[in-house]
Parts: sequence; C-alpha cells; structure tokens
Amino acid sequence: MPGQHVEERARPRSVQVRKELTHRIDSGTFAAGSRLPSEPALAMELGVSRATLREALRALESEGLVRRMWGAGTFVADGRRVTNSLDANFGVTDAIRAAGMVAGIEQARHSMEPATVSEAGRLELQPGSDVLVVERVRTADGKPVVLSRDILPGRLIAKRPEIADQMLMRSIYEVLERELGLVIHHGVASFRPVRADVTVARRLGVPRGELLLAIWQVDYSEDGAPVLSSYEYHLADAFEFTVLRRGPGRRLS
Amino acid sequence: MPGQHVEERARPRSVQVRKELTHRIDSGTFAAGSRLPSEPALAMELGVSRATLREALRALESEGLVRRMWGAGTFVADGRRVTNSLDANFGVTDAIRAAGMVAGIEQARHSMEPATVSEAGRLELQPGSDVLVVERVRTADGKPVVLSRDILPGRLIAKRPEIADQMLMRSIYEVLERELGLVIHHGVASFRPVRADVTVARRLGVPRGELLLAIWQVDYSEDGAPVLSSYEYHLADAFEFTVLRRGPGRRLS
DNA sequence: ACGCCGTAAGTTGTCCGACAAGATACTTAC
DNA sequence: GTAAGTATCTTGTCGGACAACTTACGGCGT
Repeated sequence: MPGQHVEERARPRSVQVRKELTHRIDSGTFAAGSRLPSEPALAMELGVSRATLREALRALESEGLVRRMWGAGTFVADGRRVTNSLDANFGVTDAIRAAGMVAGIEQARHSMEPATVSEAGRLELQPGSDVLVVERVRTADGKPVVLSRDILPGRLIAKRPEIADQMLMRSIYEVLERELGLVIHHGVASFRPVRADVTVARRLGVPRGELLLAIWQVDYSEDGAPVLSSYEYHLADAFEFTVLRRGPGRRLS
Repeated sequence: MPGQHVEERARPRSVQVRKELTHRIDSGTFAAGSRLPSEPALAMELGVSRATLREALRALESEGLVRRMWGAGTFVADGRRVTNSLDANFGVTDAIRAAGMVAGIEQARHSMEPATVSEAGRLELQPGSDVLVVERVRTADGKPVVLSRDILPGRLIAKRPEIADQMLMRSIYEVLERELGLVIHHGVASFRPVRADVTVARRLGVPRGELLLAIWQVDYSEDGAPVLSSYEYHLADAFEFTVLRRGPGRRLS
C-alpha cells in the first residue's frame, strides 16, 4: 500500500510546542543564557499541559538548545551555536548555504541501473534491482566544491519518472519530501580523507592528488527503511565541518 | 568555592531508568528490532511512574536507541549500531577501543605555558594565563595512529600538580572525572583533511605529506564553562569516523 | 555593623488516575 | 474467500498533587 500521500497529518502536540519554542529561541524572543518562564507558566501560555511541555523541553535539551537545572529553572543554552554542523545540516545544499554561499548544480545526470551487491546491501534491496543513480557537481558561488553520487531504490519513482529530472536541479531531500512525502528521519555518515583520482579530479576541475574529504552515508525514513545512499567528495578547503559531541553520558563498557 | 567533591549525589530517577534500559538493550535482554513492554507494564516492573519512564524513553529516542510509534509500541532500534561514532565516543581512547584495538600512549610530555591569544579565546581565559599542555602519541595495537595536543586551564590543577602526570598515561577525560569530579557535558569538534608536515610526520613515524585527518575541539563542563581544548592528527587509514545525523527536524532558515 | 544560618518561596522531578488518538488483530457480514 | 467493522492494545495528552532541590531573603548571634 504505497498510497499515503501528503495529508497534513496531525503531529503530536509536543512537536508543535517544540517547534514554537525553537522559533522563539532562534528569533531571540528567548535570549541566549536567559531563564525561560517556569513550566506551569509556559504550559499555560502555550495552551498545553505541563507533561506535554516537558516532553518538548526534553527534546530541546537533548538538542543542546536548553539546559534544565533541578530547582533552579530552565535556561537557554549560551550562544555558541554551531553553524555548519555535520549532524544538524542535512545535505550539501544546506551546508553551502550555511556557509553563506550560493549553492548551484552542474554536470547533473541520472540513470537507472541494476544495483551492485554492496549498494543493494546498503539499501536492503535484491542485488540487481533497479536503482536510480544521480550524479551532480555542486558549486558554491559558482565554483565546484563537491562531487556527489546519490543512489535510491528505483521503485520509489517507478510511477513518477519525471521526479528524477527534478533531482538534477534541486536538493534530493527537498524533492523526496515535497513530491513523495518522504521525510528523512536520520542518517549515518562516515568520512575519511582521500586524494582525488583522475576521474574525480577532472569533474571537480582540480589537480590529481588534491586533498578531498570523502563522505558516504545512508539515510533512513521514519519507519527505519533505507531510502538514500550517497557518496560525496568534498574539496578540503571548501568548508569546515563541525560535530556537536554529546556526553559522555552513556559510557560503553 | 571549588569544594564540591564527588559525593554520590542522588541522580534523578529517570536517569537511573535510562541507564537500566540502555544496559538491557546493550546486553541483548531487549533484542534489536523487538518491541518493548508497554509503558504501563515497564513502569510497574521498574518501579517508577509512567511519566518518569516516558522521560527516560524520550531520552533514549533522541539517542536513536529506540523508536516510538503512536499506537503501536516502542521498538528497539534496528541493530546497525554505530560503532566508532564521532558524536558518541569521546576521546581517542574510546575510539581505539571501539575499533577493537588496544589503546596505548607514547612520547607523552606535559608543560605549563602561557596561553596564546587564540587558545585563551577558546578557553575564555586572559591571554598569557598559565595553561597545561599535554602532548601524546596514541597507539592502536602498538602502532602510532594519533598525535594529540591537549590544552586546559592551569588553575584546574593548580592545587594538585601531580594530576598532570596521570594525564600522561590515561585518558584525560577519565582523570578529569575521577580526580577532579569534572564531567564533560558536550564538545564541539571540527575536522578537515591535511597533509603531514615534517614535525607531525616524524612523531607519527610516517612519510611527510601523508594523509591525515585533523580534528580540533573544545569541551565544556555541565555549567557551560570551557574545560579542554585539543588538537588531534589522525592517520587517515587508522580508523573510520561515523556521525549519526538527526533530522532534518528543525530546518535553519 | 558584619557574618552565619535557618527559613520561605519558587522551580523542576515524580507520582497517580483518567481519557483521547492511533494501530493492530480479530470477528463478523457479505 | 474477501472485506469491512469492531475490540483491544498502545502511545499521547491532560489535570492535580506532593517531594526534592535551588535560591534568596530575613533573623540571629557575635
């Protein structure tokens, strides 16, 4: 049953509250470092119960936006917001825009191919199943900075092949969400430094052996199904990645 | 008032519950992909109210350990646990151990120096203040893999200079927590690929120009004060870093 | 007048009981 | 046999209440 179109489903109210509070913090209504109204007061103002508000606050705390102190109050985390954070910004487009540059796409092309064994494994498909492969060179202020190769199950666009064309010009995440109602819930990214080989160097217009950061990643939908497998080659000097490390709350063995 | 020794303060019960559930998941009592007992049942078994249990579950959900589905139940996240995750494992020691290798330390030395302007800025100190600098070469199964340079405010160990020696042999996070009661709450790490210069290459025993991953990071204590600034040079082939990317829940502008 | 300590107010943590909303599995009607 | 409807289970939300903790104020002794 692949129906399930975008139907403006009612989200849990705590999610609404979380968004509202995030907006107030981002907009400065709740200044950095300041204390939030007490839970009973905030709950009444937002028109939800204290339990629902606490649900939202717990989420914000785990995101590092607020800090709760027993008996003292809940405080907005001190400024120091990570701008180009690998674990917050999804996709190359967001990363480029977060760096204050204009994101563009060149040399875009897509094709339907049989999945290799490793790709099928990542996407939990039968080897040889059709997968859509989208290759693009991403530009920042017109200069090539990233070569990306995105792979997704062919069945996703089987009924609407024209969607593949849209992926050549826009963020894949954007297309997945707007055209297919597919929201990426989380992804697991790995990276390591590499040198540009002949193929990559030519596409990016840099000398062979240039320093690159290779990132490969699998994104999962809300129900835990793999949706997108991608490979990216970033110019080392293009932008700087940061990661917010939480913990060490849970210590492994 | 720097008293405040380790005094086994009573943690919120939800934290206890969270640890218990984490343990059960890690130990396999709750198998990957399986459904947890219902909230009322689990709450009764653990001897806490449903609200407290939900507080713990919310935390586990944000960590990606469980997935909650409205009306269906709460499920343990599918295996696929990130092993060497940059945003979960803190410190080189944990990273090496997570890769299944034996962590060691060589060429360790420490010194008290006046802080440079940039270092003082990162640690929010007066330029020229004394800082403790710890330089070490970390080994995995006896082979050098990381050159690290850790910088922390000198006042932290002013009254117990012998602590610096302990940092030469053990994880700095471990020493901070056990000897000073200082728990790192979060850190912000940045990284980029670099080539080994002469100095780094000699310390790590690799050719000049070898591929490295440079990671620099500032760690903060629970009250938001910067505690540790560190620089690390990782051999590109030593291990593979992964990051769990959440979202895109809150989209920035 | 100064400093110390106890107390009161405020805030978060936890608890209980109940109902609403969504999902699943079973039953029933065709 | 198939499909729709229903029963039941689960999570989401609500309201009120009390306990634990932090902070700040005021009284007390020196």
